[in-house]
Amino acid sequence: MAKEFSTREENYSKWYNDIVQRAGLAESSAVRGCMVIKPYGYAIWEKMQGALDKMFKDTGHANAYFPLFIPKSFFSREADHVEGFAKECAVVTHYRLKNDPEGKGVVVDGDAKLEEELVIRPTSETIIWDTYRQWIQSYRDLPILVNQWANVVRWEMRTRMFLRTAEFLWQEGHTAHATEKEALEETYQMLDVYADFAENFMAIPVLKGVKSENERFAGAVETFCIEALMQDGKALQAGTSHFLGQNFAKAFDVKFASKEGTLEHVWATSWGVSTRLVGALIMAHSDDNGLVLPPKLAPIQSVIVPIYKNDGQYDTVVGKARELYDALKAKGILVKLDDRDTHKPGWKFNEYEFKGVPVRLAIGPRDVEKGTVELARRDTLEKEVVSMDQVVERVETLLEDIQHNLYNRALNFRNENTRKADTWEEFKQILEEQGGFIEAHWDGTAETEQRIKEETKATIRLIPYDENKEAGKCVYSGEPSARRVVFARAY
RNA sequence: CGGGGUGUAGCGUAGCCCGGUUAGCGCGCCUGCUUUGGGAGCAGGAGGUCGCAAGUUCGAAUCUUGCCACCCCGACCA
Repeated sequence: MAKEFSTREENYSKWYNDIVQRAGLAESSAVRGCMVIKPYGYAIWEKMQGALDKMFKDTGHANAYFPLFIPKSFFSREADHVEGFAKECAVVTHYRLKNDPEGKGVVVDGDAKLEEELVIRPTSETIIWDTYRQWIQSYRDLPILVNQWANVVRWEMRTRMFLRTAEFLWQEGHTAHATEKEALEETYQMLDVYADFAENFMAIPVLKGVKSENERFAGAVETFCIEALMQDGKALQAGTSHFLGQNFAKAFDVKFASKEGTLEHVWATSWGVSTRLVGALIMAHSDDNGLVLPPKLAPIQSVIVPIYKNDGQYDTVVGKARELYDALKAKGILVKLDDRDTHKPGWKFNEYEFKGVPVRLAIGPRDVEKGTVELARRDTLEKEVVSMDQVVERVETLLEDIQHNLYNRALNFRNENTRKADTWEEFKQILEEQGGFIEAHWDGTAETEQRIKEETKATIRLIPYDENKEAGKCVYSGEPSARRVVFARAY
């Protein structure tokens, strides 16, 4: 029936939107540029939060919460920071409404104008560093390793579900250190945490590296990132970790007395990932039958669909299904038993396929008779019949298989779509015909990067820092280059 | 903010050029019966300020003007 959703081939962005809608992840809201994250989509985010939060705690961080509102003046403290965010800030100017004298609902009360306007945080560096000034006097107060889970607002011109919305949910870590070395180590460590999360939970291979100056976070000395490749050949920045140097400490006058008795500015980092990761998850693994979720992030890892013809069969089949449900649940597997009589089995099969549930178990009268269950895996759509006493074990290994298979599939895809370009013609041809990551030499200048961007829409995604250097000539200017960098068109 | 496009039931749409019965259809929804191993069938039923406002007209979904919203393409971005 109503099966008209797009394929990736036909219309990639429509396919993406269809999945977001049909899988019940999110929908657009009454507010321009903002989305409603629906329960199933939010459940995925909660799974992400759970895994990341544990990783943060395991590396010594603690959660805290800072205000949504930031005094406007804070933004002008750090010059690059203002410049980076000024164009996309929402500003609160009044604090009261009143009845419209002309009787047309409510209006802003002009008498209730704020003395100092408040910016709704696009990120929290400024308010946090204003606070850290109070917290830090001595080297004994360091390091401060704090994370916050929060919403932020960036007034974007064009928005896309999960990938770019005016308001989004994220996590921002803000740390303060006594030495440059320690701050740098923190920056690297958190990038590793993100890469680990992307690969082992999201099943998405990522490249790690440094951003070019153009792409650097406003106010950072150096921005590190992980980049993933989506199925349409476009890159997506999946996480960033910034080495802030002493920029914010200087802007907010945060100094500490060192062991040696000198007064020094504090070294800082910040790092974040957002609900954008949900978008990455969709675009990395899903297929033309709908969403495909890696088992470790699936809100429902397995679903049991009973099949029956009449009330008598319902009782036996669902009875068996309940036993199965209990057995799976006892093993810690997130299982759902869909015993609704309002939908037919075939309908449910399609529904859970569309929602990306990794493993489906179907049990009918024939199975009860023979002591079997039919298993179907979402990643390959393969089916198998397993005897009842082996089901739980089989589901466990299937979930692991699927997790690995998705990662390997994504890794193969990335390998097949990472190419070297040594001439400008080659570079443009790869972009036009194939997309993907392009490793090419770059002369290191912002001008060349800008020109390449203008001519091809491709940007430098990152400068790999763990790659063996290989000298060559810039693909655009022909000037000498010390190493290849990674280009791509990006989200 | 520039260029292009679209607004008709919960969703998708026909009708608009050329104004004239009760605004039609598919999906979904409700009721009943038959069904149930890959999106069931039949019968009956509910659901509409035709984006908003003003104008032209005996008469506007249809023509005119203004506004709003959304989508696509550009500049910006996690």
